[in-house]
Amino acid sequence: MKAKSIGIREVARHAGVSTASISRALNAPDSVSAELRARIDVTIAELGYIPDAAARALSSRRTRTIGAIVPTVDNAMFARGIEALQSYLSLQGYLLLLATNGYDPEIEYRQAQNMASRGVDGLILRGDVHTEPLRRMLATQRIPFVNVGVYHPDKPYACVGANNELAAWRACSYLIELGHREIGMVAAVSANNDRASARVAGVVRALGEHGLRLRPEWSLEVPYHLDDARQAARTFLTLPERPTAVICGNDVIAYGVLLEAERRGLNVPNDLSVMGFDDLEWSRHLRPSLTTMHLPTDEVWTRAGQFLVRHLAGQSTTLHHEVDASLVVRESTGRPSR
Amino acid sequence: MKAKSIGIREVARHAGVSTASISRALNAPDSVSAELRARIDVTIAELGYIPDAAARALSSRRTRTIGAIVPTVDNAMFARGIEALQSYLSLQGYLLLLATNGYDPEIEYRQAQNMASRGVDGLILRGDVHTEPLRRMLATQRIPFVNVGVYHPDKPYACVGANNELAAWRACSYLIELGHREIGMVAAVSANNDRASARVAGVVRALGEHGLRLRPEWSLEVPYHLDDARQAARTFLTLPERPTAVICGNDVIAYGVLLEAERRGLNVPNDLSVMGFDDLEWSRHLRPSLTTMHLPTDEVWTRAGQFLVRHLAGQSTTLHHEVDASLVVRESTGRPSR
DNA sequence: CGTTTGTCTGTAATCGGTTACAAAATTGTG
DNA sequence: CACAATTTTGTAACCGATTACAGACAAACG
Repeated sequence: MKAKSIGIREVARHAGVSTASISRALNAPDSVSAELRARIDVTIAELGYIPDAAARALSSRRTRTIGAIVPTVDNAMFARGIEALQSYLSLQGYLLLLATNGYDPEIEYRQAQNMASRGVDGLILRGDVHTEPLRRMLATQRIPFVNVGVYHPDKPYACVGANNELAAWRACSYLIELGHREIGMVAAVSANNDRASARVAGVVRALGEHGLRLRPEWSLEVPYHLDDARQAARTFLTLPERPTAVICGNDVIAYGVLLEAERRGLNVPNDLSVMGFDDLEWSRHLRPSLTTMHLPTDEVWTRAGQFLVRHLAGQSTTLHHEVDASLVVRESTGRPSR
Repeated sequence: MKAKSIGIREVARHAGVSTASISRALNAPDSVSAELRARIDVTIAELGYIPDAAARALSSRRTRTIGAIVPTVDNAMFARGIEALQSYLSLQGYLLLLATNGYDPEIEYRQAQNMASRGVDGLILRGDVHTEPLRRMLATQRIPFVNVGVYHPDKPYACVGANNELAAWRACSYLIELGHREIGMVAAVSANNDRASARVAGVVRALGEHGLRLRPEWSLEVPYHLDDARQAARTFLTLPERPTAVICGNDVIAYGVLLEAERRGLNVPNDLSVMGFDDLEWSRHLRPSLTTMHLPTDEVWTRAGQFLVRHLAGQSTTLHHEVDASLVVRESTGRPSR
């Protein structure tokens, strides 16, 4: 208990300089003479001095910490994104404070409060900010933030992501071009998930432009799990009337549909075209390989980090960054046989 | 710039009490009269006061933050683990500081320093601590830590995980029981990865106990990616002499082997038995479904968090916690046809 | 009623850095 | 060489909480 870990004052005493010099040698090495800097470095190494970030944060009002609140990490897209973000931040000398909200805006708010309390320099949020209190808090605390995975150039806050509505529109348009008229959709759960609902909206719009509509019985929502997706696909594929193509809210769902289709002896794409979303690593390895919309996840999250880092460094940035979702045509889609 | 965000003194003034009372109302509500507490709560809500964690950390020497350093998040096992850990910590009022090291012990050390500087109350590390400086630093800074994913009851520091050597031994023994004599292994990259190397060791031991050995040409190492796994499987399966069974370092590799085997027209399990490791979500959905060693990832990581939380609360804990890896027999393994 | 005991509240030192400002050392100039 | 300009270093106030200690007050006791 009496260990009395060494602080900047001890280092200063040992090196025979002032605390200010130590601080400067650490934070702005150029502002200190080479000789002094060398002496200080040696002393620091000798004593194994590690500066206290809390004290530093308290007086400098900066933590070099970025917070991220995502729905879950147990989702290949978010896992990749977090990985990319973390690597980038680490390179820039920032540390990542991670929290999840399980798609619950209330929890998101609490997590954000917690992060604000921790003095994060910036915050990364999935999708659009939901609760009004969160928005207010962010404003009064003056915490810069980015919404990831959405693109709303008209909104006054930063975002980086693809236009999911447009991407889904493109995906659906492609199916229509192929000749499909009977198109179903197995979406991800859209409650509190703008990405999921935007994809549905895009599909509905594309259908509408061709005088088609999304039949209620061909429109489902399922959680991000293979089991659920298969379950849904099962009920879906046993309907008296089946669509000739189905758009899935993500690749996991698409895989579920693929598995069930095969199980019922349906040939994909001859009997049923299946379209995914996200282009996960294994999607091109499936048989049939999955036609899907590719999203540059790494880029999105790195950009988000970059925006904050640059913003914090006082550099100029663009508030809205759009990334392209690209259609990757593989084996799981084709012309309808009927 | 002149915003002057409100601190505990403003709250105290508004509520007409002292700062000490505010602090107490926040940290030990019972030590303050109900009437006072109510008044303070109202004032806090009115002003939207958020305590400054840095100041709090500085004076109390605690941050209620736990750090975790893992090789990568972009790996289903770690993603799950981090998810479980984060949920648990959040429930306990802790926040998770996350960093990755890309399997590099040097980076791990730097990340740990960074976390120590941030004053994490505890640290979670993947596998055994590698560099000596890290060990020393942890000791001098008195930072409690847990090694996750390994089980070494003889070591003086905390760990929670499965005995990977034993698990691999069991997996290999099962194949031998089935009648296999020619067994190959496609392991994960074992450099700086005790889990990967322990699995190889277990296989070698099981083989040795039956007078068998791991032929060098049947022993490969590949990164955690489907492409690499397939590439390795390709060279592996085109050898003049093929093993009758192959143990894979993880399910991703096993999937790669499965895909390549099918591509070459090999029937699994008749021509080749394939055994995975980890039991990922989709492993039971593959065709043939994958025989694998199931690891209770959620439990491992939650336990690790629990250990730290309890330890920090001064409660008693067990230093070493072993979880069981269980063999899940599915369709990808069978008796050798030869 | 005066003490004692116990509960609740307030004062102010403290945690370990940063940084404004002052002082000292160095360099440059006429 | 004296003096100004510039660079380097030092002093000490400050960031916003916590908490040891003391003081105020009420209830209980002899």
